[in-house]
Amino acid sequence: MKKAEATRLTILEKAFELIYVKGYQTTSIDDIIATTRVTKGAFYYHFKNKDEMGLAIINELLKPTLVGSFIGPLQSAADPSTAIYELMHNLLMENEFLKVEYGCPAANLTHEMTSWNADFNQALNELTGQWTESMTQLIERGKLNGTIRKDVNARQVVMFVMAGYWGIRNFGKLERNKEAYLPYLEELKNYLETLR
Amino acid sequence: MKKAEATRLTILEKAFELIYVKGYQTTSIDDIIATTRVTKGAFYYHFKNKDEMGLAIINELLKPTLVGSFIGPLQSAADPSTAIYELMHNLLMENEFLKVEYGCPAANLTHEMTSWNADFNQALNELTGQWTESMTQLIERGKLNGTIRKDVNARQVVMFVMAGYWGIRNFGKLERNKEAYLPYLEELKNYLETLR
DNA sequence: CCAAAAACATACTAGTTAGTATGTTTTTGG
DNA sequence: CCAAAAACATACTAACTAGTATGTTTTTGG
Repeated sequence: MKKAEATRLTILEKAFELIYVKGYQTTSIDDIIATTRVTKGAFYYHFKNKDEMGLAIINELLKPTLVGSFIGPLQSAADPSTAIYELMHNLLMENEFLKVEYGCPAANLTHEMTSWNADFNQALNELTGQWTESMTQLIERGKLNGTIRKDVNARQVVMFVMAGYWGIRNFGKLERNKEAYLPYLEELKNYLETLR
Repeated sequence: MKKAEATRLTILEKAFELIYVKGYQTTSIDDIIATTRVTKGAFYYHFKNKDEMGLAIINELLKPTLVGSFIGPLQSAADPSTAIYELMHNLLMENEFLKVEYGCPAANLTHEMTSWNADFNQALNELTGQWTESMTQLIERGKLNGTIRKDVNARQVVMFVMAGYWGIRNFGKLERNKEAYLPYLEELKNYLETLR
């Protein structure tokens, strides 16, 4: 049972790439089997239907990536202002997996799927919930170790910062150029400094 | 040539509602003619194809709304911190046209259309460009009248604020509840106060 | 090694899509 | 009032969609 797992993974990875670029609805099963060179029989052997594959992409590809790239860098950090800025800088400017013209995969799926597919909504909510959680804990730690003011409301800050991240991805899509990220990052730095 | 214009406008308005709720790609021409009770012949008399209709929605419906609801409140304002907060509060909490579960129409279209349709991209870019412009001017005025610090970078602030607005709409979609907006708005207020 | 299960392959279907061809009705200007 | 243009109506098409029916091949455990 090794080759079969590889086939399944190929489908998930290639389908994810297509969906990241084209969107979920406009990526057809025929698109997926054409680029994976896996037949329709194989596809439907591994997935009951398209939505089950979509959920598998979120749970099996996006979640681990989220933990690695979005949450990991926050867990060991002691200085929240610096850690959050550097995380955002890395995600926006350096991460070679996330392309400016295609935005943030989780945000794309949220925009497209939410409000008509409850399962996707829940899976995506868990995704952002984990990120929120880890960033909130970081700020609370900062309040304890003196790097963040005691009167700062962690939940507010996290919502504010995460909203900014998702929104600036939208600008990147529009302008198709990472330059759009720079003024945002500069002001994010200014804002984060006010929390000290 | 009065009735014909009414037909055209009906198509645009009903199509916009459908697209706002369901998305552009998943709103079919057949959906549109069914809800408008306009026949396909009439539809294609008024619009060369679906994309031409989509662009007409942006240019003839979204742009005027943008000027009225997003730009108007900024033009007469003297105190940028207050004006921007109140604009956002109004857009998020009070505007009865924008529904929390469906997000921001312009952001939705940006997410969906950009990166595969250059015409939509340009139209949407113009839309956000106008908003950016008016908010930048407001901040510059604030720097002159003493309500904003001289060392504030207007462009940075505008990108930061607008990114936040678009991003928090995403949270609203996920949680389907305006409560998600409240911590964001509180922190926005805090942030805007630091610009004084 | 060999049967049974797992994994994959091919050909199809029924429904939906944007768009067109070809009409008929309604409006308008002289 | 009446022809011509504008506005609309109906019936169709070709391409695409997710999904299925029915196979064949490959792998695996005893």
